Amino acid sequence: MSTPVTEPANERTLNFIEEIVEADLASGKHKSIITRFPPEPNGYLHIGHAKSICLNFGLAKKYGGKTNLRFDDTNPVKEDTEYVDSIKEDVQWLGFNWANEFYASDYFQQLYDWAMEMIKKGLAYVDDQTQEEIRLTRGTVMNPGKESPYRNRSVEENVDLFTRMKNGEFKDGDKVLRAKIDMGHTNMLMRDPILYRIIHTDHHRTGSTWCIYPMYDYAHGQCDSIENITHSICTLEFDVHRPLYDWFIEKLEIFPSHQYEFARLNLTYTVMSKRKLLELVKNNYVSAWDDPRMPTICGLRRRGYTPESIRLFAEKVGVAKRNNVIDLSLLEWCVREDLNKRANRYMAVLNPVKVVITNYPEDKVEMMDAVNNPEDESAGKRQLPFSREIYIEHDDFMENPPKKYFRLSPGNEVRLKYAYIIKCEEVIKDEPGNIKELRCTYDAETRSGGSSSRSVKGTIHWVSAAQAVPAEVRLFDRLFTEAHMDDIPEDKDYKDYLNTESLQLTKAYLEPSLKELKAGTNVQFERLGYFVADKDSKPEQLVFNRTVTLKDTWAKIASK
RNA sequence: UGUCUUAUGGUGUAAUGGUAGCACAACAGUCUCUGAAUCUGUUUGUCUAGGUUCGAGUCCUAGUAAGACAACCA
Repeated sequence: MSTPVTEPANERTLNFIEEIVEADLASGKHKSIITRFPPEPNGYLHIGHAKSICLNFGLAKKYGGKTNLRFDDTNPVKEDTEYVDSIKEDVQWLGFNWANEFYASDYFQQLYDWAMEMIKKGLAYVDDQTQEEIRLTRGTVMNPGKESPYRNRSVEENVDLFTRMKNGEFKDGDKVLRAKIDMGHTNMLMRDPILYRIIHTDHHRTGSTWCIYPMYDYAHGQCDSIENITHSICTLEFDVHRPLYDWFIEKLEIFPSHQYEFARLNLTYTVMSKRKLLELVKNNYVSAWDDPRMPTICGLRRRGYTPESIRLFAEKVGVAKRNNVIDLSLLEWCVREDLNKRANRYMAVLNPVKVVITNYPEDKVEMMDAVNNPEDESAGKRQLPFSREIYIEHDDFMENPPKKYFRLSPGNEVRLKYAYIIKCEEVIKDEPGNIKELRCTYDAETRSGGSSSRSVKGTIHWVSAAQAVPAEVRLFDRLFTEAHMDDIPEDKDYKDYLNTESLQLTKAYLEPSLKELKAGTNVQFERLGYFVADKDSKPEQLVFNRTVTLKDTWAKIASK
């Protein structure tokens, strides 16, 4: 269903992770590579995850390796099957196939056995302190922590206690298993990190089998190791976790997976925090996870973004370790770039003004040839009805035009795309002075495709009034009105900056051939932008979402 | 005030001791029956101060700035 994206012609430069991989392959450190995409199933994937997906899967694809999809489901309180399903759907939609579908919970028994091994090696202990006590005795980034009074329990006692933890003899919070490292370590994560906590909550996959659950740090590296992940790629904020990641692997003497960090994606006008996105959904600030304003993969999909455009975007933003904020215009460029080659052109009028062509016969209807896609000849042609009364875009007429206005104005001529050149002879207004109708004449010699050599500066789109199909469109804009979350003042609620108006439906008139368009089909409304037929669209009520506008240089000229 | 990470045009990203390049944005021009796209061109950059070197964006030292870390989240 998806054609290959416009891959960059020459790929001379490698990102730093590709360089590492090439070096590892060249030195024989690894014969082939295995990567993994490890989402926690506690929310929907967004454009930031797309970058990670493209990196992990793209890397394996490029170097002939494979990629696992692994759900990091170590916290039953936050996770749900709903999210598992959506994540799988989104990864596939983006165009990637995983070698294996794994779950951290698949490894609970192995992780437990390893924990026992750690205890027996004297590297882990059961701590009875309360959460509060543990927090207080951890110290601060500036000051070392204090050792737990339970730190030096005997191996036998620890084995007994941990076994009983597993058997459900204790309540949530009564005890935890901790690694015995160094309470004075400059890295807070090395100050006897918690390995297991007691949670008497059913897990979406393991049910009530377990009441102790491993923490991220104890689980992640080992899961990578079990799967022989050669390059474990995560975002920058995990770099302080790497010493711990390595510590477990070293102490357990298991496959040495290695973690590499890259900068996560930030986009202007966009919120990328899963927590905040969840809040937007739960509080109904947006209609759902796939609200077309959402930066989620499913939101972008409903908005008409293509997998190719998102992959192209991931390619363009690059991979580095520097914190970044990408301009939304780059994403929009990627969408236009892709859609420009594949979306058929149609005519639609969003804000109509009626035009009566006074010298055109009353009952005549001509069928005009229209090219579906000038970028793609195989897209073919269609026929458009033309008649005496048409609608044109309100913006395409100005009573008192500025100097460089090329479109319709009194006494001026303009080309109706695929039809005739018309001249505005008269403006008819209602009582308050609003333009009601334009009376024009047409030049019968100038029919599109004919022999006339006359040319005018402006070309506008139109639909025949009698045959026009009414529809509704959503003219989405960006999710936030400010350039970035960071630009929203501290004392303001970010929800006040949400674009809510753009969700509203606007009436439109479409050319008749759009009547049967299937939901999810990308089209370009001539001169208006790229649109997509929404999933709610029905033959009796057509609904379109605007994917992205065409670059509107006229608006810039006009605003000068 | 600790540890770690980072610092190249407006925004991203290359240059691995040897001509600072590419993309987006911006601007100008060219085409065009889409003021789009295409095509051409222009503007704008190595955080600071020292040092090593024939030569430093790159290596060293110091400073500055930004980010991360003190959940029984991931």
